[in-house]
Amino acid sequence: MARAVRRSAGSPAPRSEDVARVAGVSRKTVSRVLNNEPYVSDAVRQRVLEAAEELGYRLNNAARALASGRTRSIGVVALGTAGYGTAMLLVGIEKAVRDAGYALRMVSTLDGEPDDIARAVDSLLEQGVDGIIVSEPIVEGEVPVRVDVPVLFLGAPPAFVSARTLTVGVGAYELARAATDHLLNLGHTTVHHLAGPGRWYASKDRVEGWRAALSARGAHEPPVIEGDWLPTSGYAAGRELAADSSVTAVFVAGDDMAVGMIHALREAGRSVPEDISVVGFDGNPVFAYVVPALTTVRQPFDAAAREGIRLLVHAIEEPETGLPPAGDPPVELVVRGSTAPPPARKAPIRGRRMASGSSGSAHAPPAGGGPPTTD
Amino acid sequence: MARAVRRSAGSPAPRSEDVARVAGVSRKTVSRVLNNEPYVSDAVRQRVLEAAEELGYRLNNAARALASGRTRSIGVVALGTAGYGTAMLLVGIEKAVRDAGYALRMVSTLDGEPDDIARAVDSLLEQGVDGIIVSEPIVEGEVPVRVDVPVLFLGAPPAFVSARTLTVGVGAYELARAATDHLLNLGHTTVHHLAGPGRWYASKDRVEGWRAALSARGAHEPPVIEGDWLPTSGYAAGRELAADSSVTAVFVAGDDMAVGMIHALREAGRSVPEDISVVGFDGNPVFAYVVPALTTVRQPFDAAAREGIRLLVHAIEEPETGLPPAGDPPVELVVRGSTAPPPARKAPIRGRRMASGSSGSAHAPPAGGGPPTTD
DNA sequence: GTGAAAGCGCTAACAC
DNA sequence: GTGTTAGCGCTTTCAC
Repeated sequence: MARAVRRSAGSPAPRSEDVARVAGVSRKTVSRVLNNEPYVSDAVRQRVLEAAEELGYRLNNAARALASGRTRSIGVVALGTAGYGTAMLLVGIEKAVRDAGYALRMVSTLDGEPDDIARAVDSLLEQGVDGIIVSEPIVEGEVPVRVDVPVLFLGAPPAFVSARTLTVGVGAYELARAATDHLLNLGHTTVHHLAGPGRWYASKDRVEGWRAALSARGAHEPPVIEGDWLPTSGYAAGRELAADSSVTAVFVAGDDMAVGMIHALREAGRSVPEDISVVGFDGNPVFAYVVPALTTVRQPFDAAAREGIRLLVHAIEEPETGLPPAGDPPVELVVRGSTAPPPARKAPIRGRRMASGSSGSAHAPPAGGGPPTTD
Repeated sequence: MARAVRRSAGSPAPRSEDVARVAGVSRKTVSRVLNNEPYVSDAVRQRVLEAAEELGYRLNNAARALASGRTRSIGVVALGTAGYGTAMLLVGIEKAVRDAGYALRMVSTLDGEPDDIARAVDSLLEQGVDGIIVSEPIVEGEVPVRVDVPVLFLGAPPAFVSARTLTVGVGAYELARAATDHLLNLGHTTVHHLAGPGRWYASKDRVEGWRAALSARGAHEPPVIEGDWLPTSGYAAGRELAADSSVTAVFVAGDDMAVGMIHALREAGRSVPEDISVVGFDGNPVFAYVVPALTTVRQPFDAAAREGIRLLVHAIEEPETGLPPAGDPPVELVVRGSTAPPPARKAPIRGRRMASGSSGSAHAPPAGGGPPTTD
């Protein structure tokens, strides 16, 4: 398909009327065929398709949208921070949107303040979209905008005054909990936490998962340290933590920060994982190749995107129906070399245990020796 | 702005006619004001703006596009590979597009085969775009599609039968050359190269830059090894190279692969940078925190995106005018710990030298000791 | 400076 | 199964 390079550059683009004339049918019949509507005989359908191909006809979406009131496109408000996670999510969203038969319009916003999000949503609405997906917003406070289309919040509670908002989690709470449990299961008496910026929902979920794991064991809860997702802030936090000899385990809210932290820890003479264990968050495969290979939890980007779009499309196409139930994505803990039992006492006999529902890949302890666990 | 949350959810969206009535003018005048056209008195302009605000009026872009023939949006064909580089470029493109007053439509394609690109371009054209930007396509062969709008190829030669194609490089050739020169300047007699997949233009440019640096010195050119951008392929190539005792320097076409390679090298008992130096490509800041910190070249993502969009928008808005000249983005070499003089003989006295036009940050040799060079 | 009329290319509702 | 008639909400052209 798309091989018909017929008409010369100068002539105006063919319209459905031209196709109708060539096929010897009415405009409406062309429309029926192009929209896969029933009640068209196969013979006519065939003729129309051939005529369209021959003319190099391409549907005019602006006209279609104007006439039908539907744009067949979905808008995404993405955060400008170009991390591994954000990128993976965006790609997942694009694919899910395309598979659902919609086009993607994208607006990114650096800051994610309510006003920024409002501006982004507004511009999407003006372009024309049938639904909006707001990806991991940093919100506090209500977003001041009027919306008539369904809006999906991915990884955050809704922040709109709208009858048609949806939410899909990205499993951050469960993942944070699994990461912390992993450390506790190794025998650490408590786990420190380097979080993302406090105003991000993505941070909050992880803090809560960590906190829940701690309190379920009655473990002492150390103060949260706050980073900014960048490796530099992990490095800074690592210097701080290295000075506290009671620290034996840290759950870090992002792989990049975790790598920065490990660097600072080792530089300060604390070895990882022998003295201090570190677990990251994201699942970037490259960190299987650093020393020590990073133990982390893998975010289910694709699953979250697919589920979110499924809900959103449902809300667009069948607003009346109740939403079908959603299955939770699996929690995946990837155990590599940056975690071990604490130095003082041995790990409990039962050894390593995966978090509930996990399918993590176990891996013989620390650095060097054999191809790393990459998957 | 966007604070006007007036009309109740049920009522139909206001049209320009409603605004005209409230402001006491004609529809055309409303259109003039909204499009910033001249010949409207300030008083009237003000009245119209107020009426629009009061009604919570939002322009209908489909209608505008249908009437004017322009959509005010630009489509991007992105590669589905969610690497650091791709993500950075995409974010840069989005911002540049928005700053130019256009909206972004995105289609990603996993494979980048000519047919995939054709399909992607076709779907963009159907949605309606005033211009298209194809980001680092993997092309060989001509893309079979008819296009009427300007198309910009970012980081690749044009692959279209179209009168209006543009190209903007991403500086890969120069960067590859600078990376290789850095190694040669350190005293290595030759430099091996781990490339990306042979069919990608992004790979070819880098191979050529490396080759040029080598031949400018009359250095022997070892066979190119081919990876797939993923760290695993760097690891595999590293195992191969480790077996060859003559290898002292490698230029790797991506940071992730470089990290994989270093891991394999060290695992095989070859130390980096003492035995073998490795330079990456991309400039992901997190690799300042691995051991050894990765020497790399930084891609000018934002500059390339801005320049590309500038050209594209110019081609859209003033098709007749000759294109304004483009300034080349600076070549940035980031010297960190993974490169050093070769083991056998000492480096030339003049020491390290930056590549032409570079602004790389020098950094005292290998691992551990002081915060890494991150910028 | 401002307005009236026409029409962009498609789909909706209904007739046949 | 298929065709006819009306718009969708804006910009254009040209008159005033």
